[in-house]
Amino acid sequence: MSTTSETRYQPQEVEAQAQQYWDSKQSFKAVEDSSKEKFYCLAMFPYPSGHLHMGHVRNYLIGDVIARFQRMQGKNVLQPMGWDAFGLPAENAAMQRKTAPAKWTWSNIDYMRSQLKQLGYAYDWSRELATCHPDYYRWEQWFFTRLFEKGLVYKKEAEVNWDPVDQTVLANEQVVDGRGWRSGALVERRKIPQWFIRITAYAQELLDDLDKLDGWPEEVRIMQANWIGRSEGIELTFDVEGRDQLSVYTTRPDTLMGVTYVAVAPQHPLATEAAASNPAIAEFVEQQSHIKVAEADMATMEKLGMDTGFKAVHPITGDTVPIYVANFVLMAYGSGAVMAVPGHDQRDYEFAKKYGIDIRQVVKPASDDVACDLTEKAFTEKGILINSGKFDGMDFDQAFDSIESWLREQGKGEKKVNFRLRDWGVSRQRYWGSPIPIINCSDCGAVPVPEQDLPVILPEDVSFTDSGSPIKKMPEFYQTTCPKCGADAERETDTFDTFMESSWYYARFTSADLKTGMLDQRADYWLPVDQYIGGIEHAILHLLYARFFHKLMRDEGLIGSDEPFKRLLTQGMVLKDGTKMSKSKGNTVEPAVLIEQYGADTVRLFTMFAAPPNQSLEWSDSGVEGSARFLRKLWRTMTAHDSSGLVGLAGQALSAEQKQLRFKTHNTLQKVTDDLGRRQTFNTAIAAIMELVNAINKFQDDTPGDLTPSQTALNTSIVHEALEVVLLTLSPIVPHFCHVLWLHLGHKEAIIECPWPAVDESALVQDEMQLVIQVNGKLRGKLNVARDTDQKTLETLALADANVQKFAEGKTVRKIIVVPGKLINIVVS
RNA sequence: GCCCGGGUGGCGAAAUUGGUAGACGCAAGGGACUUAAAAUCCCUCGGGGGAAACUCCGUACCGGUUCGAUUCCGGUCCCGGGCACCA
Repeated sequence: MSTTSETRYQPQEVEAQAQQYWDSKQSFKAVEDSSKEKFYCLAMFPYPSGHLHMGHVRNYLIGDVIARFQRMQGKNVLQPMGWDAFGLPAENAAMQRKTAPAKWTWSNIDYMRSQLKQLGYAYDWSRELATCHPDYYRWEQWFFTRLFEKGLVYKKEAEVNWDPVDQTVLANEQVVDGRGWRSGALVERRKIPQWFIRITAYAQELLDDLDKLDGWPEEVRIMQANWIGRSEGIELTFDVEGRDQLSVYTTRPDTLMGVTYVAVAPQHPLATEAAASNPAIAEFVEQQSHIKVAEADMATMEKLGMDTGFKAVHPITGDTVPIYVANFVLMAYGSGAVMAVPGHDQRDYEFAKKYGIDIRQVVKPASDDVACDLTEKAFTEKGILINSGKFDGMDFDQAFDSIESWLREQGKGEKKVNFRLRDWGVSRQRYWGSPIPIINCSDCGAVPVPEQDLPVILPEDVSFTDSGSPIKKMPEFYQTTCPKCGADAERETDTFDTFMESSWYYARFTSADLKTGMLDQRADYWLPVDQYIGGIEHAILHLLYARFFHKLMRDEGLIGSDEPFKRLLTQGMVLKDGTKMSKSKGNTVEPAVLIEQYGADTVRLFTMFAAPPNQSLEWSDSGVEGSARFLRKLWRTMTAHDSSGLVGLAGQALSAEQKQLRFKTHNTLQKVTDDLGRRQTFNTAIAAIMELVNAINKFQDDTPGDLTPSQTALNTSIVHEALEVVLLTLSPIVPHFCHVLWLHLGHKEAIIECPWPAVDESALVQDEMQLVIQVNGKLRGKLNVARDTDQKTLETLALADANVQKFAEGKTVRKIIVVPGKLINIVVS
């Protein structure tokens, strides 16, 4: 089949045709097949907030291009989609619109699903899941009860932001400048009992296994390692006159002799006791309770403290030092108390200056050229001990060991590995989440809901107001009996942190229809995910929780692998006019409007072309126009091409121009293969294909009109080869466009079934090469020479260059550096 | 405050392992076609000097290493992400 008549590019028709074909063939349904290499490609599932935004479009495009590329590499590809459907926005929408969170969520899902379908993503929709469905969260509840039995979960008091007017717990996001975002009331920290999962029991493994993740960006691994924050130090005790001992942890025991005070958190028992008898301290502690529960707020506020009047006894000297209550000490971290060494810690230094506390130098620089002036600032580097009695003269390592063994012999301390990582608090005092499957019995305590009683279904027909979770006011929900003793008991009315759902959805996609368990053997066929894609904002929390959950599932015998995500691509934000697209800034772009105007393929092309995937993308309306122009132009070239009477290219004697086009074709193919596979720089792949299209058009424009039929057939065949490479390499990016044009080029088989083309190495052989000539590293000339020219000849030719002689005149040639295939640098002086 | 990124023409970007800075695209200017518009095609396009050949400067800023630095090292400034209850 062939044609010589051009047709106009009509994206709506083209996209309908391609999508109908894929639907009718169920092209993207993934079936486990042990004879094929699998590829599991996953982009972070969306929160169904209402409609897709460009960040979603970009995220899923990156995944789709990778999935389609891997399919062409012969892999058995799974690419699923689902909904991270529990969360705070549904509750806010429920209040604003007076609809139940469930109803709002499900209608958002319906709309967003239709948007995804318009964009032509190659999803296996048969595996779709939504985390708010009982079929999903029942297994999360079941898993939590398994962890309960293993002692990996526990309940303890932890602080939340409390809005005293609305009588609700607020998320950090809902606290603005220390006040509730609706009520405007000053928030209070309040302690309530909450469930925790022991992620700290896996801290070392989570840290160690980062080394295995060589498919992850280095910065994400570094961020996770710093977050886990392993340190080696000493835990030691200070006696307190007439009170319990204080335990503190330090990574700098070498500075122990420089301790001039001890500081405790405002929530520490000693602070509470001091406040009871001292109104000024009571007021200070009260003030500190209005700071929201966020580290950033703690760390940026002014460092304040007060002397409690209690004295701590230095474990070595026996001297007493004051105990301060200080707002920079975190109760949740370690013991809620720290030893302070103003001479060698900058924060302690500033605090000591402010409150007139002694500053004592006990470490001096190891060499004279390091500055150390304690009247200016603390000396925080490691050095040599002074003013430290028998430890004088020791370096850090010697002092660490000597002080550790001294303390250990006295029973006052020992070496300890510490992690910054804290256990994962999973209780939320909210409605729109999975109920925590625990029953509280006055006799038996916390009892997990037995498996046969799961799931604990969240009532969906509720009226939602701003005064807290409706299920906390529904006796029909929380009144029950104890599974152990049968007495009247109450369910937990807290729900899970939504990070719970997003920590294992990737695994559930492999067994999405399973009614009898969380996962089955299909999990080990597909897992781990080969390529995971999502925003860099998830670099720590989501990705760390998912890694942790994977190890928990492994230890439950559900899966065999250690890590969930083999390769990770962190996507940049979509910006317009230099800032993040958002409704409040009014700079959003509606995917639906764009698709209607240009078609999905133009949106796909521009989005992938405008920036590399890990960088932020600046949206540009005229850039979209340019992508549409490229597709129109290419459509014309393709439809004008006559693919009848093609001849084989093997063994043909080709002209220089013909060789050049074949070189460009196969050179482009080689580059695009590398860009899409190894480098994942889709923007440069598209640029290279554009160059090839330009070369094809130029080749055709330059072809003389008076050719013999056999010359014409040869030219047409070379162009045809190039056009096929263009369509095949472009097909993961603009799949509808390529689907229709591929048939137009005379193929019976759909392009979606075609393998990735192979590079013809013989087309890449060139006889000549261009070298750059430099004098002292500056470009002074160029040289066209045969590929096999030897170094001596190259040097001679370079020195003979007129411009080189001009710059070398009156100077001596010191050295000639030849970089094979690249340049010749002549060093003169 | 702490941890992690980023900064290159008018704009989005490219330069893959230290080797030709600005590929590809957008915008702009000039021209062709057209009664006109749209569409399309051709040319120019970092700054200074020069008729041109060519040359000097230029990758946030300051300094260093190197024959050679957008790339490596030290410091500074600005922008972005995260900081455990936004997802």
